[in-house]
Amino acid sequence: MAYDPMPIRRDSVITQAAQEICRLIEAERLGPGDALPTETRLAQLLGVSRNSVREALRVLHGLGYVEKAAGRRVIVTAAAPGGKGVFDESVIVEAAPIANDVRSHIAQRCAELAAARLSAAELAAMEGALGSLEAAIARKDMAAAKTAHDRFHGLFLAGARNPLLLAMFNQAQGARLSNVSPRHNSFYDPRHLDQHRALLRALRRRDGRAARAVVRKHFQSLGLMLEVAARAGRKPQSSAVVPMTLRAAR
Amino acid sequence: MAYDPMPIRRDSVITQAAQEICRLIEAERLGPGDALPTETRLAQLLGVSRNSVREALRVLHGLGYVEKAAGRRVIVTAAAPGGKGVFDESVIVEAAPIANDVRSHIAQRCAELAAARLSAAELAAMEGALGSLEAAIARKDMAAAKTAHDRFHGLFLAGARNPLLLAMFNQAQGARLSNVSPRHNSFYDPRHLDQHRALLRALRRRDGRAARAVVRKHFQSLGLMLEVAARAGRKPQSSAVVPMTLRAAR
DNA sequence: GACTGTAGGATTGTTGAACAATGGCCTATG
DNA sequence: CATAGGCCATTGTTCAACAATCCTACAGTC
Repeated sequence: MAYDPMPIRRDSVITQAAQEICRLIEAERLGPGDALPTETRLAQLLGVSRNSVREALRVLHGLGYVEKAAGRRVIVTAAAPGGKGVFDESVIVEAAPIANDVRSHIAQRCAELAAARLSAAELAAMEGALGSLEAAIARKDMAAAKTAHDRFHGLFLAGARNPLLLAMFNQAQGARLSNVSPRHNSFYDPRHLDQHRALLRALRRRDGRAARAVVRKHFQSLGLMLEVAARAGRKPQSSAVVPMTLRAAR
Repeated sequence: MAYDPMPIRRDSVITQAAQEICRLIEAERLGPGDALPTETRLAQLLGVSRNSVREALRVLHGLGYVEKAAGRRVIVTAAAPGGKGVFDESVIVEAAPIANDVRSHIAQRCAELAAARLSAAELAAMEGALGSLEAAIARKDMAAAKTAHDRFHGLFLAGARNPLLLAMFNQAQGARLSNVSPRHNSFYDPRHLDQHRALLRALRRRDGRAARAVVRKHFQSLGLMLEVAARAGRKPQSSAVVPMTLRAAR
């Protein structure tokens, strides 16, 4: 069978509904304090089930666009995200350097906290993750490298024992509303690996200042790579998205 | 009827389920790459419907803790947020200064972008919001002041035309997973109001640098207030939460 | 007249079951 | 051995019903 020449990546109903509700907010000029249509009405408008509307609203709630309370209509808390599709490429490129700064800031604080709080077992686990990362790189197993890398980072951030910081970091990590997920795939950069090792050493010494410094440097070099990529005009992997259109009420 | 001496603030089923799943991740020592139990199984374990589990998973997805894909099990992406209940007070207090820095950073960038991109109509709307804010303060109408204040901030951030920055800002604004929502209620601080006016002036002049400077100062003073509050030991409003316990499989 | 409590409607919260869509694995087939 | 197809597990989506909650209006009481 011939390959589908245009493998349309259809966003899930919920994602589309969330974007559509954003557009509705903007189209109706709804601002902070204004109420959205009822869930039932939204379901009719978007032509999806009420459960899907609810999940979409939960996404928007997580993003901080709306406020929910039992028995009351859903309230808009922040201005609607602009007219150009909620999450298109230019938006991501523009936010990337800021996101990097934000991640750096949070990670630095996590470094201080983790230096004081990581248990011996967790440090050992990080050591192990670093080992598998090296091994994976040696045999050029990208998938394993990514897993090991994620595990190391996860242990590090979790070591701060602050889920709020973790959530903020994750949020800045990428737009999870949409299907595009820019991955820099920089696991095999040797400097990168050295920095990880330096971080682990500092954490073992319980030296928060040193750990913080390592993290700062790490994100500086990441930011540099980001700039280079942006200058080269290389865009993150794109996905063709089929827009959902508003349907008339039934 | 006598007042209920202990007005228990019961978190929604979904919120509890989300927390419970976090605890499960930690208890089972699940790390990046590991799969969660199936939705049906989770529903059995937590004693809630599968729809509720799905909404909970969507929250966790929004927070960046798990990854979802049709047909495949839900995958853990980040380490589980620590053992001390997912969102307790100390966590929030600890993250507050960082969150303030993060907000400041993002808002500064938004200031530059908004200075270039705000339309005359939007500037006029901001002017209007500022006017109603003053009026509300004058007649000490807290609710109206909050609405006007939110509207001003919303218009400002939306003026940057970058929903990603907006989402990151909102995320850092507070923990929306839990019911606690620290409000600083500093609308009526005169310095605060002056800063808002200065910001609007800078935006009108399309002076990105000046707008940025105003925003930086604004968040500096906010951070100071935060420190004072923390030193005074004043905690954000707390809510008694009834924990949900894991139930045996049926 | 001001306050209070109560009834009612509107809206969100939660559930259960059913079916569709997707992905992965295994097997038959060339 | 490669591969095409079929099965099964799992997530995606819908529907309909009922519970819980909030707001408002109205009546009653002091």
